[in-house]
Amino acid sequence: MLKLSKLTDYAAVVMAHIARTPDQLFTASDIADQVQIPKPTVSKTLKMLQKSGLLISHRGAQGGYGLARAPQQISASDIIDAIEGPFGMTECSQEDALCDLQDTCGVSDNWQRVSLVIRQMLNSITLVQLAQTEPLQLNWFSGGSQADNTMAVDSLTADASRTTKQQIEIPLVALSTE
Amino acid sequence: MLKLSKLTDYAAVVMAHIARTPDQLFTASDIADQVQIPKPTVSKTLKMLQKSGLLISHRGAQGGYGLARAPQQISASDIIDAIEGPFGMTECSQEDALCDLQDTCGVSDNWQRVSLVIRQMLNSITLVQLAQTEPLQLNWFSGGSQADNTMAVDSLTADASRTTKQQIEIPLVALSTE
DNA sequence: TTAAATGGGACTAAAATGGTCTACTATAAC
DNA sequence: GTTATAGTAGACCATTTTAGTCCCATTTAA
Repeated sequence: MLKLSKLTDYAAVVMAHIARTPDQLFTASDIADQVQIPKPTVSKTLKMLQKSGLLISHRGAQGGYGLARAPQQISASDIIDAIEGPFGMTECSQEDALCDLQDTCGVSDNWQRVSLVIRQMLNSITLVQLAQTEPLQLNWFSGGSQADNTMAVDSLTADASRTTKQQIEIPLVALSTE
Repeated sequence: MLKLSKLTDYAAVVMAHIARTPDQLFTASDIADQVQIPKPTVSKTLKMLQKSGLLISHRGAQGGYGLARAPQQISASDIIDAIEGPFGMTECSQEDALCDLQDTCGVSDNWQRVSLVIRQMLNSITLVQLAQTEPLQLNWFSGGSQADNTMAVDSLTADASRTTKQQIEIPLVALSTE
């Protein structure tokens, strides 16, 4: 369902937690306590984030993890990539190799375009925004003048049968677990 | 990796194939031959698409599958939903239930916003567009006047440290398999 | 030297995924 | 009516992925 894995979800939570107090080191135990995720799992997540360069680590007593760069410089896609590896909507969205369906498929180029739009969007969302507790405002339009708590989405299609420039109201919704 | 499942990928290929000759019935075998996917798998995919109302079926001799409605009325997200079920970036993006991390998470609302933007985008892409062999033009701006083969992406962030309204060139890339 | 941390894996259990198959039902054509 | 054609339903299995845990080595401050 185009879903993020749980680990990625955790990673976002962890990163947001750290980002709210940058310039401070957190141990895996600290974070585990504070975000209520089992420590081994938090630890695993932190290691992955460190490996991909989003966090720096200090070993030994008084060690811990901290942001490797300013939270404005870290994007949602950075976090996703760190846990899930390179992004792509389909097998063929990755950049190399070839697919046996190449000749008969006929949709791959278009998936790639879609994929890139999504990537670009995720790329433009910073950790600062993710960490915000006030609702994130996504100004889809350049000169957006929407009310708070809403998001406007410019229709992608040039197809006349669909309304363009539609705006949708996005209410806050409750959290859920599987 | 925010990837579509293979079956969804197949579904898109199959739907696109049918959409190129609407008003015609295709048997599972026909399609399997033409798109080079094993018949049992094609069959399974077709059944799912039928169940969710995107295809109609006629049983018996001379039977087959056809589009349930005009290809302009079928969106990318319809196809994804048909195979993968309701969409959501995280567990909590679904609309019901509650998550134990609710208190400490602090990012869920924002993921939901992101998720909805993506959904909206997929919703605005029609089967007609997916089936096009000429490069799909995604006009991110309302008054888009980009050159062919490119896509412009309006940056989502209001964060001054990132350039807004950036445009990216998206080249055609080769297909790949895992 | 010791206690507090991370680093790097291995490991397992559970779930999802992809793919196939079989038996059944509907229908058109003869 | 019989027959061949085609969809329907769902079981089934192998493989992969995911989530989660654990162990032991290494680093470092006190």
